[in-house]
Amino acid sequence: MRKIGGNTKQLLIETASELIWKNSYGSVSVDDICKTAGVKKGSFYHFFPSKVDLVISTIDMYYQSKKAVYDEIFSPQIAPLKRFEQLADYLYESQAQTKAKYGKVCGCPYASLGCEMAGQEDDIRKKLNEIGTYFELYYENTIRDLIAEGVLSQETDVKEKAQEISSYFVGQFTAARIHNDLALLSNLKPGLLRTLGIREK
Amino acid sequence: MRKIGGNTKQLLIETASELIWKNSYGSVSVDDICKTAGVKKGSFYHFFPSKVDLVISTIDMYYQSKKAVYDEIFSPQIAPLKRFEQLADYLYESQAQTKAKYGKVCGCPYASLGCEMAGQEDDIRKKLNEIGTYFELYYENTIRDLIAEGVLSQETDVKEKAQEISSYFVGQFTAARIHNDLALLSNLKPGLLRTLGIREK
DNA sequence: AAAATAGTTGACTGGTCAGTCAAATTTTCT
DNA sequence: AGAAAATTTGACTGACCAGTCAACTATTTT
Repeated sequence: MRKIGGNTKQLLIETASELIWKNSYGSVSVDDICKTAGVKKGSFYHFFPSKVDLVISTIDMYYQSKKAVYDEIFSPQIAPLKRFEQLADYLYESQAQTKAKYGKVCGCPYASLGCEMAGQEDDIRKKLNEIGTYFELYYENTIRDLIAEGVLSQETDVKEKAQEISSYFVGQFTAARIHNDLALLSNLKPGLLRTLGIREK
Repeated sequence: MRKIGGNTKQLLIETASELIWKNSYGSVSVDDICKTAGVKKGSFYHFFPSKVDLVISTIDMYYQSKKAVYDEIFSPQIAPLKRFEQLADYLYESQAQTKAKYGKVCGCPYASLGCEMAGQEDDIRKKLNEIGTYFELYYENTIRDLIAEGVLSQETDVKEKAQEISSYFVGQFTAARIHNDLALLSNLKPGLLRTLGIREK
């Protein structure tokens, strides 16, 4: 049974990402990951010094894939408000696809993992914090454009507002995961505008 | 070594509640709970058929204790907007005390547990959903009063708005847990008013 | 006081956990 | 081709996991 290229490491990252997102860090063992990926445990520990290291790699990989999407959604070519609307659409669509694929609403992997591990593994917590701030940069950038356009007040605290948007998504995604109900995400767009502080029509 | 009354069951519930809230379901073993409570494992299984059952009991107990607080905060004697303001103050204070006690921001135990277990233990997920709707009844009731007062529009979707408030708290608390930063909760009041759809002064 | 019930104890099970290791195999470099 | 490096394998470890059990003790009921 041959592997194409050196894809074992990548395969382990993807398998772990999927299993842990659907279930949880604590409920997925290294053996589970290896068995699902069709990789022997010795190989696992050839590539990763520990389970925690593997998880940190999955966080990085997930970030890289989302970064590409965000770069497109938040292109300066697009009107700032439109960027947020695109984001809301994308996030809903993304959850719908995940539900179709895995059979349940999985929510935000960062929030789920962060919530579970915040009290135990500070390295994971810090990593997630770091990546959280990277996403908030898109929001900050766009909020500044909205201020320049006069849509938002000059006094807006940009960083704080960006954090609020981030928290807004976390809350919606977490609720959707716990309720296992996609319908909870159907009003993401007006909710986002309200969080931004923009009057609904 | 005598125990006052039949408090072993209660002691196990309280110990589990604390350990799991600080850490996570997956990282706390039945042995951990027993050792911390100073109770033998045989006694544990005399009172609870399984670890999952114990956790469901902790959810119930936590709910009962919060229900008493909510009944007071949401007394119909108090002006509806004031009720929400009291709630925001209480929630912040509550997190501050927990941080002082446990050394870290612990967030919402329902959200953390729900997020972790949603993909694995449907009984826990359902229980948390059920209790979530009980809390939302307070919000619905108050939103109706706000509509009657003319503060909110007649067209407000009461149930939906109550869910949004619930999600708002979940988002804020989850972010605060992951960042381990109480400061993220310092603007709960204006955020809550904005979520309600009430103009900030 | 005897019987029934409730609570406690500690030793036990079989399975699973994260992680190790030395030997074998494959790939890459020279 | 041959040496060196990277990868794969499977058997192994010892700790820990949730849960069991029969014997023991304390409390309540009759």
